[in-house]
Amino acid sequence: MATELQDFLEVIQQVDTFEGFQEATVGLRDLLNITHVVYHWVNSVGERFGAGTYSSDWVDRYLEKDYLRMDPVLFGCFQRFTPVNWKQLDWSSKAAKAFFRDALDHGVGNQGYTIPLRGPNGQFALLNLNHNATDDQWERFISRYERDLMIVAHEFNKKALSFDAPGEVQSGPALSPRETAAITLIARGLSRGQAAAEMGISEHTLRVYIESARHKLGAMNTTHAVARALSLGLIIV
Amino acid sequence: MATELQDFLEVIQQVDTFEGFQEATVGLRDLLNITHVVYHWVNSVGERFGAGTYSSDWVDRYLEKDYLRMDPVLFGCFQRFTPVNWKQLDWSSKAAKAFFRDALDHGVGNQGYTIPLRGPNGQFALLNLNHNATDDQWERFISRYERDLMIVAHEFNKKALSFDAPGEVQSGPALSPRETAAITLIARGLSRGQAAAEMGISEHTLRVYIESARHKLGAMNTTHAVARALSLGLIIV
DNA sequence: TTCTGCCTCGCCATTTATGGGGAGGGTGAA
DNA sequence: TTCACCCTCCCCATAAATGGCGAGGCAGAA
Repeated sequence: MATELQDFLEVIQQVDTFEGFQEATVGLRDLLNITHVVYHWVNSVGERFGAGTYSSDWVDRYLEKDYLRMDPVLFGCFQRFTPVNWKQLDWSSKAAKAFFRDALDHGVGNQGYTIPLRGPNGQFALLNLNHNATDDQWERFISRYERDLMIVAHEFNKKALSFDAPGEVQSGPALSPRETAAITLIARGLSRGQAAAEMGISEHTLRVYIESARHKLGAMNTTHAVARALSLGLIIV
Repeated sequence: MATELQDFLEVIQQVDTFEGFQEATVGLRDLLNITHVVYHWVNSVGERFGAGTYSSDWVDRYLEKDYLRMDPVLFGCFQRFTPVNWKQLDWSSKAAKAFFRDALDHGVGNQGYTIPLRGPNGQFALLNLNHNATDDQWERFISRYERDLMIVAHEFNKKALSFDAPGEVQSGPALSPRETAAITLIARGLSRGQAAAEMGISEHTLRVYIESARHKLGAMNTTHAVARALSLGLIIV
């Protein structure tokens, strides 16, 4: 087991260009001896990237049909933090069933396992494993590899992040304590008047903080500023 | 190594009550033979919980001094997704130095390693390891255990999540596609008019979506709704 | 079938936020 | 010391959001 993990990690360590992700998924697929491996991530700017072994037919169709908006795997993983066996997801809707059938028709295996990963600044990534197998076989596969795959997924994500944000921590524009406090209260739903009262200052002063924070964050309005502050991890609601 | 990991996991598996986290951190500390182990998490409602081996003196002082608002460890981890050696953090500010000195005075070791974990619904957790050691010793400790600790952290978080959200996926109030789209555009800084134009509907219709989403999210105003939707992972900006 | 939820649109009045302008005192860094 | 940044307060006019009223059509679930 430990030996295998080493093999997996070697494949990932070799990724040194953006295109390398593709090769890494192929390498991982061959090592695991399964049908498909796909790594998919959304960076801090909301751009989506994918690298994997799905046929280009399927990728094209996926994009064309805008499956991103209803894929139960994506949707399910967005709501959880634990890896998920596709069988556990909600495939009950008509659209989901049609999607699954369409996927099978394009060479996607009937079993899947996905590890969701989250980072700061809204980074969100998925490592998808896909195979044709019975439920039992797939369960055995998962219980054998789940630990290793967790590590693998993290290493993948580390690589992705190193391309995405070379500085690792760009930390964005720091807000002053009062600005942070003000934005936090606003994010909690208080009106400016309430927030000012809460902070024991005049509403005008509070306004100055919000405006100042807004400018630092490059936001068009207060709501945008709150969204950015949240996404950047500058505040916690 | 594999044996040790089994030991670690056994400690965590035994957690069956809320209070069990405390014992688990003690168990983990003893197995790793270090000074402190602390698990800290913020649940979906923004409540904070901690379990660990820090002295109650230090915990009290930490809360009393409101160190939460400036702790470089917390702040640093909020910005990254990779585990972090405390030495890499920014301790340059006066407040940070004072905090560090205060921590040492309360029995906190000079070296630390923290694994940040994120989940859906704004869940955010930290597994802190702390010890008295030289930089070299600590580096060796980290490189020896980092893989295992990643797994351990995930198992911890899985437990925490099972207490936090017994249903595993409460998924919150689902927004309709149009509501999601509307909230997303608003979160990106568009005004209602702009967002409506973007979606090709009347401003009034867009307002209905926002209002509807606001009610579903239990938010007091649009900004609050955006903050909640973001925290719940219902939208990505 | 009935009912619920979703999508679409309109008007009204009121509250709230925004975008400018100004001012003074504090603290820490160069 | 000077400069920059932070904290605090005020006024004014306009733009925008909110709350509540109404309406119809269309789909899927009970």
